Amino acid sequence: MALKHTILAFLSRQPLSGYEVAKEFTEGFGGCFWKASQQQVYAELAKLERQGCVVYEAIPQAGRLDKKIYSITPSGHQSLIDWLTQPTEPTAIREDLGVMGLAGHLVPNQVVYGEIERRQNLHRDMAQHLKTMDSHFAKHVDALELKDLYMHLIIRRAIRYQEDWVAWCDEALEAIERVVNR
Amino acid sequence: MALKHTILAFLSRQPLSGYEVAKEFTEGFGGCFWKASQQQVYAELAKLERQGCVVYEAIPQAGRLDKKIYSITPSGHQSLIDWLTQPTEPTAIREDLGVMGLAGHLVPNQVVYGEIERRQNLHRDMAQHLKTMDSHFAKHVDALELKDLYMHLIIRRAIRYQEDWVAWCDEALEAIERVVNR
DNA sequence: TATTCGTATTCAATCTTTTGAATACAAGCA
DNA sequence: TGCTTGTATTCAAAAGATTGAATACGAATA
Repeated sequence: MALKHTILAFLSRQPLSGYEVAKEFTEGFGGCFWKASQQQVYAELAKLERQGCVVYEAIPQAGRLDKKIYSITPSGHQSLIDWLTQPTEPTAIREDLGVMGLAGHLVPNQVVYGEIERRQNLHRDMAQHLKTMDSHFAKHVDALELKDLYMHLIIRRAIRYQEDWVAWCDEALEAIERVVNR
Repeated sequence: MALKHTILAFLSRQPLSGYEVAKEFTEGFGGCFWKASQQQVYAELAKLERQGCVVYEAIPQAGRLDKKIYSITPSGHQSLIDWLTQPTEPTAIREDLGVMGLAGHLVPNQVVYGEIERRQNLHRDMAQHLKTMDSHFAKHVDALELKDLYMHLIIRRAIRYQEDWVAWCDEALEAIERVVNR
């Protein structure tokens, strides 16, 4: 249920169009910890508007639908603060690869091994991409103000997550090799 | 979409009732990598039955609804193998705490700090619980057959995940302290 | 004896997310 | 000129997940 509050958090920084909010998830910082499609963002913004958490200014576009620039309202701001004050729940893990743990022996071990190798490369790339995003903050960590430190820490969380995957893949690949060459 | 295949994977090991499958998620091994409510499990089993992936034997219960013991069919088995042969996609991260990265400065830093401490304890407990689950395998890792090694590796994935959270919390708490006491 | 816990299944409503599509123009490229 | 890319919004259907409840009995506990 953090979609609502993630969007509010974006709008608490600056007014944005639906298109721009959606881009935050797919290209920007939001993707570090939440995922949402463009349609989801537009639907959520409309809902937020009905709830009085945001308002928009319609900018007429030549020959097409108005562009809507959304801003957070005091009520939306309060809703965000209330939410931030509540305890969070750890996200439930849902990981497709886990099925291998139960049934991996039903396919040749090369399939399992190859899949782990493939995943390792994906996670390595994602870690690299996140590090690039973080480089601006990472350069002068000790001089960051709290606002930027929080940002940095969340990107760090995402980097660690990806790097931990990479390390686990190493561990798993080695273990499988040892058993297969036994 | 792994719910279907996780259930098939359980049934590939032994026939189970809906109740028992649900318990695998809440108490057993399934919870390491997937989450499903009891209602979801019952609904999915009914769907799987309609698809011909499982069959059940109804065991009459004194005065109440029949107990249904589900078994995997050859078609369900094939569907599981087909799925295992496909590449997996890394699960999208969806983490409530991430909103703190965007808007944590809107609440007192003690709120952020306290929440990270709270989460650290939760993840520490979860890591401990998983280690207990794994202890049986961990004792003789080098003697495990492939089937059990896969199981062990997936539990290890979950342990690492929780431990990485604990470590990140340390990192974050320290960094916040440094900034606050500056 | 009353209450709670564990076993066991089902239904209904709602919320969240995904998938797929339609519309439309400006700008850059081939 | 035709094609793709980026900007920008909206609708609709389906799938997946959550929340809340009802039913029912045996066994253990208080």
